[in-house]
Amino acid sequence: MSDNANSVNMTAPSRGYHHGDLRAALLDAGLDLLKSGSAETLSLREVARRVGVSPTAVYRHFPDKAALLKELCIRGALELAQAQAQAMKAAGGGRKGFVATGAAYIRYAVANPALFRIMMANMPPGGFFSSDFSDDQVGIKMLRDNIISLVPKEAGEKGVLFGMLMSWAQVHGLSMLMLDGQIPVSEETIKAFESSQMEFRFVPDQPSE
Amino acid sequence: MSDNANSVNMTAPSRGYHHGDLRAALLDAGLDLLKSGSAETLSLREVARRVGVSPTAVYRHFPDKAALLKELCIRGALELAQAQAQAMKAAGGGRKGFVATGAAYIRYAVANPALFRIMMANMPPGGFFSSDFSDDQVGIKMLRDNIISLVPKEAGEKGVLFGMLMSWAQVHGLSMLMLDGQIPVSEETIKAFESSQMEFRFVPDQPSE
DNA sequence: GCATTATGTTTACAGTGATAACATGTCCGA
DNA sequence: TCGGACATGTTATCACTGTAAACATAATGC
Repeated sequence: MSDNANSVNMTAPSRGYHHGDLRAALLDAGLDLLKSGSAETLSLREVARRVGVSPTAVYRHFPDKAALLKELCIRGALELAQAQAQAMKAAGGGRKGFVATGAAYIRYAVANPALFRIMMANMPPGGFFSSDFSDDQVGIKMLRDNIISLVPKEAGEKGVLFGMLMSWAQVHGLSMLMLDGQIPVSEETIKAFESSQMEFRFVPDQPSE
Repeated sequence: MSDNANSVNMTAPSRGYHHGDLRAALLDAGLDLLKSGSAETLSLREVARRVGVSPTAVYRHFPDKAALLKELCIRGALELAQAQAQAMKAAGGGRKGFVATGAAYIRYAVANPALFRIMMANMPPGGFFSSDFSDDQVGIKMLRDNIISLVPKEAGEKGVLFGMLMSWAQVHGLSMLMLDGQIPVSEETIKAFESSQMEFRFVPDQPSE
């Protein structure tokens, strides 16, 4: 993640070549295409075409398609984390705020289906939990902090991890089922989720009834 | 697996021009490839190749690739439902059995990653909830019955639907996160889920805490 | 027996990701 | 200022994909 940001950031404008800053332009075009519905069928050539450059020019900036997608999914992760943080703040923090971050997750997914898919399929090894990146860890860090503050202390680290897992899986599952058309995409459902009470009781070894 | 005695020989197709039951053979080959790891990159040509037939022969039995995939995902759905039913029985029914069907869902997903993906991405419009098919509705029906028996009666139909949604999303989310490498695929995690207590209290409008 | 139909093959086309060879623009040092 | 060195973009090409059209062969029905 050396340099990216928008093309505005380039501190050395003289470095502009044929295309000013093709790398950023490609990423923008890619994001655009992903947001414009164009589902999993995003192609390198399409991106290049949109920027107005030859197909193989892409390879001067990305070793392969996966590398481009990886950068895109990092951008998406950041955007998602921002949306979640905003939802948290808007809800006034606390348990309510936490649930709001979950709803924001779902809303982001259904609002950006293609990008969300790419994000999940192309996250680097270890995924969100990895510590290779710093910036896109924001979402996970937020989740962790929330769980810590909501889970009973006796649960310990294991309980925290379990809580993170289950709550993430909950919203992720809802998101994916909606994206895949298995359940209807409805704001009503999201609201129902939001207003329902989520409990994280860590009872790993209870015979349960 | 109806294989006629004459093993298809491409170089001397004096006898093997007409394959006994190509449609079934194609489906079997497709399932095989999907189970053999060959991820989302399953191609029509690969399937045809494996059966020993020309690429376009497929189009005598399926209008296009999506049609083939759709059939495969129906098969997968049946298999998954069987696994769940078996888990239910093995656990002795009840709440424990219900949770066992969830664990079976996850285990099936991680055991058949490619097929599971195809299943979710290619389910017919409306998905599992649709009533177009009868057989592959088994899984959903099982889920529904379980939820009905576990959810308080005051919850009503809405509560049942909500319970189905949330519990399905829970296991589906865990499955997908594992498949996408976002969380480690570990039997330990599945067991933790299995032994944790799942509660379905319907509190859609409670101010929470 | 022969025409019809079902099934499989060959050929072909547009699209994809990717590599290699080539062309051009920009920068840096003499 | 000049001239290489390097960064960037292009063209040509390959192997692969899904799919359509035309053709070939086997099974079936009159």
